[in-house]
Amino acid sequence: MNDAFKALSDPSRRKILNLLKKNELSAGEIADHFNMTKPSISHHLNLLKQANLVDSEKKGQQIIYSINTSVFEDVVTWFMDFLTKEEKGQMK
Amino acid sequence: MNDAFKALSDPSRRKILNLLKKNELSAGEIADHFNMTKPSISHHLNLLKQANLVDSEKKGQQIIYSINTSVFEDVVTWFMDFLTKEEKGQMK
DNA sequence: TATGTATTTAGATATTTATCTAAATATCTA
DNA sequence: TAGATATTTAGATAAATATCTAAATACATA
Repeated sequence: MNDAFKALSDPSRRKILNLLKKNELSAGEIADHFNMTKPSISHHLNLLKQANLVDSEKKGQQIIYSINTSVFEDVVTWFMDFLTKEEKGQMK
Repeated sequence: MNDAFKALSDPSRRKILNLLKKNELSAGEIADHFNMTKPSISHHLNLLKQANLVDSEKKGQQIIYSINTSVFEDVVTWFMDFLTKEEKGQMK
């Protein structure tokens, strides 16, 4: 999950995830939303993939990226723990 | 919320949050759980505070740190959006 | 097969970040 | 008030990261 937290720390990568929330997109379509070279976007996509936050599938000469929810579930669980257990801890 | 995501990207800082989940602790007590100098811990605590992930209160010569849940709620909301809206997006 | 399009890989560079040591500040207490 | 304890601030350094340009790879099609 460390890779996921690291991947999530960059605003551009969170923007990519937000784009993919609506539709799956090719690498090029994603790049069109940024003021950044394609190699830079490719690098970000790679980190998101390493972190299992996105999946990719080759389709002809394009690579289609989509959200992978599995790690999101883990991360939400990690956070929920803070919202539910805090009170409990205080009554030691 | 960007500061929060950045703060959460470091394993030591996440460990600090986990420690505070159980009890509030002084800076020194937190440092005792790490193989790291106190100034380094102080730096991490500062980033957590900037991100509103922890609160601090001076108590004599100690500074007591505790979880601040407000931003956690925002972050969980951000994540939940991925888990609930993904299907919807596909039926464009 | 030659050319164009989509994407990634490689290598360089500038910025950010984590960490350290030394010094400063604040508070307590003898 | 002098000394001890808790914590932070300042400044330095090494490692990590984001970004770029140039080149490589993969696929489609004329």
